[in-house]
Amino acid sequence: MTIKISLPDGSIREFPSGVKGIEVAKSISEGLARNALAIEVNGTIQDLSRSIDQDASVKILTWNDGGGKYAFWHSSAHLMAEALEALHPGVKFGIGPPIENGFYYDVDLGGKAFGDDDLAALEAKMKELAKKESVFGRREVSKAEALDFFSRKNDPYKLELISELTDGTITFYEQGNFTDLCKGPHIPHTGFIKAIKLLNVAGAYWRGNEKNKMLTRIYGITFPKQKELEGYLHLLEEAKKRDHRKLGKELELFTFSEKVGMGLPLWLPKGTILRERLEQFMRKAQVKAGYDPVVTPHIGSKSLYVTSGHYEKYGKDSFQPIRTPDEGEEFLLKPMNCPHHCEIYNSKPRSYKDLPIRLAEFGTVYRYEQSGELHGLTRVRGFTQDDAHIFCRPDQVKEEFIKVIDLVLHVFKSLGFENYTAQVSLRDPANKEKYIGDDELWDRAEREIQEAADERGLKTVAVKGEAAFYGPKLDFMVKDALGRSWQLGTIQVDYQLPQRFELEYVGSDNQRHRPVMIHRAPFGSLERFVAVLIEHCAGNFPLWLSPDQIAVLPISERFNAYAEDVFNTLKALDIRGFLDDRDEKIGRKIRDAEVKKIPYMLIVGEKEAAERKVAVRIHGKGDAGTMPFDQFVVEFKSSSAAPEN
RNA sequence: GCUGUUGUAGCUCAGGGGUAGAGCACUUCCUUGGUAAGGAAGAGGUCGUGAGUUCAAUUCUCAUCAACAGCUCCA
Repeated sequence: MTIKISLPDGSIREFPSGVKGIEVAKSISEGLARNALAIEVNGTIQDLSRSIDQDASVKILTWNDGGGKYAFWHSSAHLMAEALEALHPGVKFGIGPPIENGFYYDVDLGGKAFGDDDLAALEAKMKELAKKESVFGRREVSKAEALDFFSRKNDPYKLELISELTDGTITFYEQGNFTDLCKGPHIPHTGFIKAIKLLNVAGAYWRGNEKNKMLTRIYGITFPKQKELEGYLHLLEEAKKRDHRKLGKELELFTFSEKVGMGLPLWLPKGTILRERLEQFMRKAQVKAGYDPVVTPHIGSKSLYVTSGHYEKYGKDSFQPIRTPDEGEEFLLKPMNCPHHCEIYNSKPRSYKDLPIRLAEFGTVYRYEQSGELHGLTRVRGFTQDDAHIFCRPDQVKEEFIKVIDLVLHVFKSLGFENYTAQVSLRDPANKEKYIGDDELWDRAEREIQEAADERGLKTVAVKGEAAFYGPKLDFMVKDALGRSWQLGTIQVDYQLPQRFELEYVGSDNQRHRPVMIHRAPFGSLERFVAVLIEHCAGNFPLWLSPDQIAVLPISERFNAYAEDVFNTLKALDIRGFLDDRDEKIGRKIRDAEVKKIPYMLIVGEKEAAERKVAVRIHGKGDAGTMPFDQFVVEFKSSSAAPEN
């Protein structure tokens, strides 16, 4: 009996039924078979050693396919486990999956610490075992057999996993002396793994639950060639150079002080310029979009948050209330601006004709983030949201939501953010007690968000369990230099707070109605946005944002007077920069300005002073020639304007 | 918050039971130089903080604080 196998190029080949993946690969080419790691059969990735007994469309997976990499790293995790068991007999295994860059394995070392020396020894053992070219063998086992195997091995984690599996679907994989519960797929043998680097050790809760025991997680990455590993490590080094914490220090944008407190950023003068430019850009965009700026205090009565529900939800693990000395009244540092804005809405009766009302505020909020979560400017305890709350009629929700999407996209586009993910953050249906409000309104809000996103042709990813406790969100996620994902912009539909704050408007029917709230922050927080912006442009800010736009560099002290004249003219035109009149050679001044990533350098000497010219040098590009100073000013002014709103 | 690692000059880092070192930055002097580091001299640290062991601690031990990596969390 023969079966028809169709290949990615559209061709169809016939094979005897039961043909193995590797044989299909060989029939295409020897080279492909040599590099083949796994095979995709009708969309399912499986081992090359498995037989195919029906017509199928297949794709041979190599290192160049995501699926091939995953099988490779998955097998690498098994190799690491084998090495670990050889070095540390009795170790218990949790899970060991492939991840975006490499793999990890969670293990229980019985309380033994695992340090750098252990890591190096493990890596060496892996290299040794890889050379044995141990074949990854797949075996179907009964549940009883699986339970028996791991109870004899005394591995409670595997037993827990097996107990949740259905009999008849359980498989073991074996290579060398190591056997693991695993559904595969795996690469043919360990010999493919030529380059190995174990990266770090960290704690990780069993099954991601902080009530469970913490296991030791060992991260590693492997490659088929040593050169690829070197390339990857080089890439990591380069990414570290873009880290906003490093650049923030080098470019003197912000700092932290132990005395002030952890997670409380101090914005230095240059960082403040950057931040204020962004604020100004947003203010203009918002005025144009019909927002009314408001200002509210940094603290609010505890009862405000009891009403909003935030106190019940977050009160325990927040900064504790401030008490007034005489009356003993309790106030909280505001963790968000919405309750204040609700009370602004409530300050007078509203008519349906007034809606939507859009209240915007750069509101600084304080949240007691867990100490281990603090991270540069991306996760801090005091930060400023470019917050606004839109109060609208139910029939206006979608239109308003779409307008906000447009605003967010405009902001992202103006700043060159193209690699974002639009995430529809829904509630977790399995944990409804985490949320307030009834199902009907939740369903409605979730539907409205998805529809608005679809209407704007936004590609979205829906993620359950990511909603706020009062409503679903549309979040704009952006990755940092090291590949970690952060939420920037967010738009949320909320039916709950208007109820809790008893917000009302009088409709055309002369009846009282409840408005809907849309929470939104295009930047999210200025702090996090600046952090991601720094990493995005590696500190080479667009001209309109750059804290220093121009450095004026006289060739020698003899031309300081002319340089000062040039500098003062720029200053009078609101162009930011500095005059470097130090007693240094021009090469040195240029180098220092380049290191500081100053976009433009104006070099002035005898020739320039005589003709009122400037020699222009552009950061990262070099000498751009000499031109009349007045001409430079005109051209600079037009290229340094903030994006149109 | 949890697990692990780290903490030495403004920055980047070396060192090590007998009260500390480099490069850059900084100060002064010399130099007046045309597109990425001119030369010389000088100043600067109770080695994160607190306890313990020791004749002696920056070095060893413990605690604490902070940073880093990951986990958990993120209104």
